Amino acid sequence: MVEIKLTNTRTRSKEVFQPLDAGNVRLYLCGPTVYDRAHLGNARPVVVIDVLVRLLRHVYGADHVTYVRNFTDVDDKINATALARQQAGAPGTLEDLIRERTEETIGWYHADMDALGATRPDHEPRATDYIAQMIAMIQTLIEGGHAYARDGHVLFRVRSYAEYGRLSGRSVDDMIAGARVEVAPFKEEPMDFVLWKPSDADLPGWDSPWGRGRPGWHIECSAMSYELLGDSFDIHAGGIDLQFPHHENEIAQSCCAHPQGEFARVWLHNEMLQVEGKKMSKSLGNFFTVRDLLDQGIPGEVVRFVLLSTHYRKPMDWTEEKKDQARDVLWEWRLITDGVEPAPIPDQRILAALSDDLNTAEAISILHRLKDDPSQLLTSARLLGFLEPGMGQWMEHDLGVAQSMIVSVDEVLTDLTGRLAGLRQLAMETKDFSALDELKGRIVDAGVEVRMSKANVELIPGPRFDPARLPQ
RNA sequence: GGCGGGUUGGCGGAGAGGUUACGCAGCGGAUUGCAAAUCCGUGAAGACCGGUUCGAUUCCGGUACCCGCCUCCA
Repeated sequence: MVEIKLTNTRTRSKEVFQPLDAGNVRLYLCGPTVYDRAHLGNARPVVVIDVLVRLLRHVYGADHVTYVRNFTDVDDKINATALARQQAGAPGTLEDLIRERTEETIGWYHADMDALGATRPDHEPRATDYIAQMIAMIQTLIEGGHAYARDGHVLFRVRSYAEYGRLSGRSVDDMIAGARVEVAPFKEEPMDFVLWKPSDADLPGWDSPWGRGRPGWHIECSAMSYELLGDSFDIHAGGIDLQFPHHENEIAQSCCAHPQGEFARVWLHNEMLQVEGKKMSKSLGNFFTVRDLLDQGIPGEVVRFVLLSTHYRKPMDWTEEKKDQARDVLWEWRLITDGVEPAPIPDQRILAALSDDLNTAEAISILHRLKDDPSQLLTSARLLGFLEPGMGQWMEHDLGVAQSMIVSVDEVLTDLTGRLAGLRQLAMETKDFSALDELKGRIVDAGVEVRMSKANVELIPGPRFDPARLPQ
């Protein structure tokens, strides 16, 4: 069996991965809060973990991996949107409007992640379907002395969990010392965090022992991972920015509520995506969604390639140049492998690279070296989610456009071919090639490859063919 | 202030204590009227300062700069 190594943030070291149950490898990825389109940064963990899931399925068997990714569909940003719609006269209860908004966003999310070739998880639990389980978990925490109710709020008592801060390497005392946040009156300690908070009539709420309210952030992941994966599971993943407080709080909640379990054994955190060296954020104005890129005509497969061309634990810069290079590479690979029968098993070096802490950049470099063996290239590339049959529409589309244009402008192309041949004949005699070069240059500028062999002249539209730019 | 990550050739980006990363671009050659495409070949690196070592870009310590988290955020 292939030995997989992963960098475990919890231990800060690269470890050999040993599943609790090789018959059912279980992993959980923190999914989106569904209030808006996913931005490119949201896509990075999804694509990285997709590769991990493909690897695990390859190694342990397709049916021996359980992949869970949640939808957090209770959140104040969602509430704000719904409330605004209601005030604008939208019919239905606030709950209806929230459901509408989250349904819509989940649909977008699916479409966008599908476009990146990310396999859907086995389970996509929604927080609002697990309110009862969250309430039960909170009650357990109160009974165990790990949480307390005050003024309709329930708070986690950070001092009750000695390990608090271990994942992120912080101490409660240091954090309190460095904190300048105002302390809510209902908190025993500044670092205590909300498990449950009250909802007034303008906010969605559920009945609970502490009155009508809604869950705080963090508890949904603890409740849903417990329900679907048990009190101990293999891998928990997400962006490094979730390490604190989200994952720290998850650990505290889960380990205190289910002390018999160890919660997640391996923690994987991907580094941030940057744009022009800065974190992508709305305030910096360098924010864009996956859909923005797709709408610009950038194929999802190309976005995927760029995301995987940098190791997941390093910051990654999104640039136009990388995007163009990725497109060219994928175009070439698709041409090479067109109609080729895939090899039975992927190249072992690809497997080795991915098994070494998901070194997708190394794996891509090995793919380059497989160009002489298209069959092997195809199978190996598919382990990373490239060259999948369903992901090639962009190229078929581009080729199709080119083809149809060729048909529609067939006369023009034929004419151009003839003119080129004639001009060349003339040029060969007069030794004046300027007219020929000028015409050829304009055809090349339109994205057409000009092949002038001794025997004939061929015009072959390439990936950037633009018939509108053809000379008349 | 606390915690964490980064700094590799023109650009992107990996591994490995000593041997070619790889891709793009460049350069030389074959081919071509010239190109394109293809093929062959090739130069170029590891922020800075120390330490360990026979030998470090690779390990250790420090410095500088960049980025992130500590507040909603992948």
